[in-house]
Amino acid sequence: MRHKEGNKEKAIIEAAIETFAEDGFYKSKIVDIAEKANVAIGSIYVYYKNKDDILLKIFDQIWEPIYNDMKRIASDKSYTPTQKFEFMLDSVFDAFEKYPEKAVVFVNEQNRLMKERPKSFTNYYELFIKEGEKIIKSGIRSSEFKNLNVRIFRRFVLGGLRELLREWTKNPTKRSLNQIRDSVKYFCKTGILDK
Amino acid sequence: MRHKEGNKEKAIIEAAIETFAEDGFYKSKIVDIAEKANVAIGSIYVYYKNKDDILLKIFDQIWEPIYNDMKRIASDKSYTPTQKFEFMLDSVFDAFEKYPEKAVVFVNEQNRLMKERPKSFTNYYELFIKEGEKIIKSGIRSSEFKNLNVRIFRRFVLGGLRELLREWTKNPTKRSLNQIRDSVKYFCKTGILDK
DNA sequence: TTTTTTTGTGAATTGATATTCAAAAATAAT
DNA sequence: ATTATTTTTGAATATCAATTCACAAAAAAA
Repeated sequence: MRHKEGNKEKAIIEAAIETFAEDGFYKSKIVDIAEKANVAIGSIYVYYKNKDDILLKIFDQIWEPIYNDMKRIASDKSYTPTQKFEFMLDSVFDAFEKYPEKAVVFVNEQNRLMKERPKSFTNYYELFIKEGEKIIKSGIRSSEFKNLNVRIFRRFVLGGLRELLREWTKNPTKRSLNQIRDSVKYFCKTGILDK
Repeated sequence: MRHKEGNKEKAIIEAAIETFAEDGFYKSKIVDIAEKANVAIGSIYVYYKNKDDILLKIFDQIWEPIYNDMKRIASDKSYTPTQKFEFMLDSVFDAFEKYPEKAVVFVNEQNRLMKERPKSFTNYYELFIKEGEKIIKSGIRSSEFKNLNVRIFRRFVLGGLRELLREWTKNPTKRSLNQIRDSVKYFCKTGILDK
């Protein structure tokens, strides 16, 4: 039986991440992805059903590790809800810091894709959200947090995060991301009013 | 000289708002917009340069009235910074409450468009942002607000707002929007911690 | 070595849809 | 009524790019 020469599957998805980040999904051409990955156009269709399928696999790659982090954090009894909340933010920031192109794809493509293909979109994202909400609820139960509307709060925070990541990807340095991270934590915890 | 029969220009942009909201910009077909507006395909190209041009004009329509509101609010000396901040949020919420399809176009298309066509994107948005930042800065100067990073704060808040509007557009009732509005104001002012 | 199976290729096909433009229709001017 | 001007039309054109597939090359099996 013939062995695969090199790892074309990986080369393709990495080329796709770069290309989607650069040009956006709709303007990205399969030809360009093939060139960047050093494979023939046809090879792409050996490893992926179609262009959409590549994007869906990218989102699996984005959210699976973050969800795994979350599970670990959420189940650790030695953390307070506030600490868990901060670690949750850290796990998102850390993931995107390592691979800014994934952050670009996330901020630009996730919403459209979730709307267009709700069935096929990665489950790991939904699971991540669930764990996040659990953390907030436990903080409310223990009176560490205010009794705010959890769904509204988590959407607001994730939306804000996404927007900041979007800005960050234009100049993705470690320093600027840390500044964003600290500001978000501080603001979420204490709000805007000075008292 | 022949007079225009009816207002095709307006019919076209309104049909386009509906269509873009429903299908997203890339999947929207000029043919469908023409049908919805009850005009021939060719007429669209009489009033607009191309498909992109329609979208750009929609964003003018979205941000001009909001910016005008903002100017009025920002220059009114009888409001405190906190009041101005709340009125600023109200002006965004009110605008989209009146025309939810515009909210859909805003949440789905603005970022991509600003990235792809930064030169042609409506100036009113940038002006709106500037007025908003001025309000925050004046609150910091008067020690009513904490000394937070203004750019990070305004991105976070606008990102959060957009995400909540996105959710709201799935079921755009007055009641649910008011709930979001109150939650956002409360959260922005005082944060998550219960003390 | 020969055969079989798996993997890789890219020119050709297919489908889609934005845009054009020559002609027609509607109105105004003479 | 005739001509001139403006507005409208939609079939035809042009462009673009995703996907296919018949074939080739490489490796494994016989």
